[in-house]
Amino acid sequence: MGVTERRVREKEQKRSNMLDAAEFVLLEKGLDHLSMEDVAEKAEVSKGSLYQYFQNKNDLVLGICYRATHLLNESFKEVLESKRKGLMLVRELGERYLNYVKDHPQYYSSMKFLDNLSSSEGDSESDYLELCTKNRQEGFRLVVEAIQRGIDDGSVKNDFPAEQLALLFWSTSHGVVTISYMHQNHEHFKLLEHIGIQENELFNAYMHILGCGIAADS
Amino acid sequence: MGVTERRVREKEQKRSNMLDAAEFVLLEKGLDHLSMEDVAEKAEVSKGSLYQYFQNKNDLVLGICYRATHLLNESFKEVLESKRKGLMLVRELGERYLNYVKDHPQYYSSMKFLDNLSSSEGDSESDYLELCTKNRQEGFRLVVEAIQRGIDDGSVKNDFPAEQLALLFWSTSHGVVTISYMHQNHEHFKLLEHIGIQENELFNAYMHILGCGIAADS
DNA sequence: GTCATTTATTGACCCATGTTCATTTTTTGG
DNA sequence: CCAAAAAATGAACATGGGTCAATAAATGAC
Repeated sequence: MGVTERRVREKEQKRSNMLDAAEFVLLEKGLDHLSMEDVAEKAEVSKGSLYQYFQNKNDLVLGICYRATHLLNESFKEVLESKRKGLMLVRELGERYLNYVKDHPQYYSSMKFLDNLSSSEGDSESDYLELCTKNRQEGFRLVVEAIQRGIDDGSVKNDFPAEQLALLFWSTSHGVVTISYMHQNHEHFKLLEHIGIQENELFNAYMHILGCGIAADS
Repeated sequence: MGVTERRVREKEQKRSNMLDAAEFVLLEKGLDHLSMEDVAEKAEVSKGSLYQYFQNKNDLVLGICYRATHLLNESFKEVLESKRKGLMLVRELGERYLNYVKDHPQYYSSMKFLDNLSSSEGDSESDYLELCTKNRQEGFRLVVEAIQRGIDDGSVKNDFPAEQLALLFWSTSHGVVTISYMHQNHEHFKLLEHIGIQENELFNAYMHILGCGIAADS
């Protein structure tokens, strides 16, 4: 009989509801002030119930991070469906990343949380950890693919392996996006105003500089 | 009489001892597991005494961050004493930043802490906050100076204002350094191994790409 | 040297929050 | 309808940041 299947479905539904609640609280209060009690209240369940669906608070946040990385990857995959030049795809990936952070700051903060999970393994037991890592790798792979296509179609220079260029793009865009995030979400971050530069100008300058660096000599 | 002066000196000495202890614990246990009790024990004072010298835990960490930013700035200033071409200075700044993170991971983590201090102002009352921000601005100013000298001596192209290029260098190097930090401090970060690239290769590739982007056409 | 006053130190205590678990409630299959 | 299994609950516990009344130490006037 299909009871088991239904129970599994219901369980996933409840887990999803809890993640919705957690996302809401994360967006409202930020990562430092996200409490299990608040999440439980928002999800209209008891605090104890959360622990039937998530191993601990880390696991809950990584549950959000799993959604976060998945969504970003989906966005990246859309880009790769295009037939444009690889260099254009790379630019588009960067643009997507930037918009993603703007549209889903709570997702981005969950990804920062993942990044900050250091070697403390014993206490951050989480099933989602592996899934998040997998998604990250997949995301990186998509960047590699874009660059490889650029190398293949001649729009990206070929004096570095695609993976190295991808890593460079990955890390530098991470830096730029971090600045953008701080600009939007940190009250006291006034660097952009101080310089008198708009976010999109920053991004355009970044892509221009990077473009000069990785574009094939035409 | 000099009693007051001596007391001020002693007070600073004790504060410094506490910061030493905090640095030690930070290095040993990481930011998430840094507890006031551990710091107190290491400093051989009571927990209550810490609160006579620091307003709260944030303040203590920002105390470390103040040292951290100051040290980095001193390193940067050394670079700017050189008479080499601006573009070389920029590269040297990046190299210093990278080595700094390798040599002082606890300082870098305190700087990450500063970066993650969001809009929660009410609870993160800290005298050190302003000092850290000042140091940050000073550090950025030093980057601007290096780039400006590059523009002036013709080694850096002049189609962007020095501040914009500095911001780009600042943010992208931040990203690269973050990767390097994770590589060294996060057990499960295997990206570099996965790609088969050494840290210094990553940095060299970064400077090469960035160099291509910001160097003046020769 | 004594002592009142100021200053510094202490650790017991409070409280917020993550986590657990015995109990209760609900669901299931017969 | 009932016994067994599963799920939900919230009281209770553990940890760690922060407080404060009590204590100790230092100071300077006499």
